[in-house]
Amino acid sequence: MAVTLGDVARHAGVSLATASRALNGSARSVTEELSAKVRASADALGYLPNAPAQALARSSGATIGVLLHDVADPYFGGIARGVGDAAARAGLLSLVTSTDGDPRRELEAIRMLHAHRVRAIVLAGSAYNDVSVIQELDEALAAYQEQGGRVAAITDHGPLYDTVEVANKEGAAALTRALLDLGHRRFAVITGPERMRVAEDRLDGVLEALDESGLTPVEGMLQRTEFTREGGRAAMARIVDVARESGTPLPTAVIALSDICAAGVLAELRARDIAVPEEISVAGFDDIPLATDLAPALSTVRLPLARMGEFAVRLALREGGGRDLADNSHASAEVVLRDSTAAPGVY
Amino acid sequence: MAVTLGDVARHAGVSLATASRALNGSARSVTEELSAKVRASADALGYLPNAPAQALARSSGATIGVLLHDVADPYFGGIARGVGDAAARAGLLSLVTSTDGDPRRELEAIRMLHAHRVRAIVLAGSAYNDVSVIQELDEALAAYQEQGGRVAAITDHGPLYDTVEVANKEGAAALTRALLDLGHRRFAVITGPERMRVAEDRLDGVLEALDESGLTPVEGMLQRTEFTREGGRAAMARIVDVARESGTPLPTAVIALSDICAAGVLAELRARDIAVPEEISVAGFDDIPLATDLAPALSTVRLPLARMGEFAVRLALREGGGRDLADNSHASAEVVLRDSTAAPGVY
DNA sequence: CTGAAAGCGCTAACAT
DNA sequence: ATGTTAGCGCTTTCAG
Repeated sequence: MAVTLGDVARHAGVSLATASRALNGSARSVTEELSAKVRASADALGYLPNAPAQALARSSGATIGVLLHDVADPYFGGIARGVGDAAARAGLLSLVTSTDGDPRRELEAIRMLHAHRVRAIVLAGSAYNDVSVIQELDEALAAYQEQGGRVAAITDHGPLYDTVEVANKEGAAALTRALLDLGHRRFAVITGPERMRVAEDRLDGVLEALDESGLTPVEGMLQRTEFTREGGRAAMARIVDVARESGTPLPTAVIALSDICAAGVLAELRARDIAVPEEISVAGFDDIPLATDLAPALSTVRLPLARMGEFAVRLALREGGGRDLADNSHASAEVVLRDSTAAPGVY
Repeated sequence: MAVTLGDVARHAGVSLATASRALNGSARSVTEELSAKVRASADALGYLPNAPAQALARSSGATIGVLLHDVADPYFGGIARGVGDAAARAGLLSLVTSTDGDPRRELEAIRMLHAHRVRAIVLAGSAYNDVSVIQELDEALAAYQEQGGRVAAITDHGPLYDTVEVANKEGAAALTRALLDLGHRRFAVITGPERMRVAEDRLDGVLEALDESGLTPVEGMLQRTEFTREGGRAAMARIVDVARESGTPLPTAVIALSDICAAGVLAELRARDIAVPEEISVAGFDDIPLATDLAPALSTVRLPLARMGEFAVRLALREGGGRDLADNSHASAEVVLRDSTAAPGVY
């Protein structure tokens, strides 16, 4: 049915091997003359290589896999875009799997990607802090690597993988200091679930910066939740409720360690008629595309999402595979102050 | 290196064929006893099927491809998520390609997906109105279909494909009528590029509804631009400038036929200190996740993005492949009025 | 530089 | 019900 390399070879009057070399072979060992003839036959017949067959023969596919929580989430969407672009540049297609951060599904996804013999796997989700979970994932990835697979991680997933180091902690600390400089002293912070390393890293940055100024978040002013809009909303509600019940004054600044969460925070504050930034300053993290369009424009920490994805692919595809730590890419995090933050009490 | 089916068969003391049937075969023709033995051996050895080999042997891969403009765009991200979920449910992985709406790249992507022998291709981007472009794409897809590939389109891409029909026109008309009902009479509309069918469909809906009320947009009050934030911003700027230069009053309602555009519109209006909805009402289209968090909360038309992606996969994977028109899915569009729209002149 | 032939790992007739 | 065996389309030694 389909046109095969054999058809092309016959049409061009050359052997299968020559046709293969002319079209897809890496080694330059075909006369330009024959090569041209083959190429001509190829598109005269509308030849399209059979990728699975190539993958089988070379025992390495022309795809790269991406593991992430949710493509529809702007953070991951940005990364997926970068991975896809870099993959395309390398002539590869990208296989993306949304796991909702469920380790079981991640494990399953890794196995599938492995089965598909993807050239590399990009770990875009957060690493976990739960040892038993890590172990299973590491084992699956180790099996994959043993068979020649490359894996690159975005944010630290341990020393076994090439990693695009993201300045999560530093960024969070810088953001916190910016708020401190504005004069804030009463903070609330909303972070992700304890099991997510990224969330903990960011939190560490905040706490460290706070500590430098001799501050510690009061009981109830540190909330953990999923990195979702709804999670952020609920966390903000809890913060207000806790403050009111205990008769404590509201914090003057709340740091949500994800822009999506921050969107929820803003929504909750609006619903409660608490003015931002007049009564409470709000900051997020990631600088997703619409951060600047929120009400008010969200102060946040900018991460080069697409670039991170591209870096990861570059790391994974790099020749040799020598994994010197020095080769790890580094993604910077830049504080972007917009309208959702202001000095406390100026109004 | 890798554990193969042969290894499993040997370990279990059965033939290759039996092992194959026990593990991946569809036909129930293996004793439960042997089958169990094979499965035991399989995971004792850590067997993972070689997907490319399976694809080659069955001449059909375990992947489905998605063609879209940009995964990082919330509209497409939502669709990609739906496609990925539905694919996963069918045991497939999804290959996503961002083409930025460039026909050349789409063509290239189709060829690659075809080469990878994906089980189905989901056309998530808009169809084009340019015949010469359509033809090339249709040819590439026809070649793919001839070799057993299935294709499903989201929004109308012609009668050659299964399609998830999206109520773009109807939704746009309904939205317009809602604005009309609010009392608006001076409209501006920002749509996408002429070459995109989706943009034209939505525009048709608006114009039709306007026409029902005896209205037609004045010169300059109909702007075409890319469906991007920046495009929306620039278009809004032009609208204001045109109005001022010609001494015409500003429109009281502007309809941006994409939420992303609408975000840009809101930004421009804010920059010019034009109050929304007091001076101008603004509405978008799609209801992307953050639409409700814009300033002010954006009135729009809700599309079930993820569902659309799922439908497309279901259509494409459906047995038989009989493409009665009656089988096409239909995605409804629901008007959602939020704070960015109000009756004109009430302030 | 080119061709012949042996697989890559699996499925699917075709026997038995 | 299970085993044998011939491919699937391509890459890649190995000869020539």
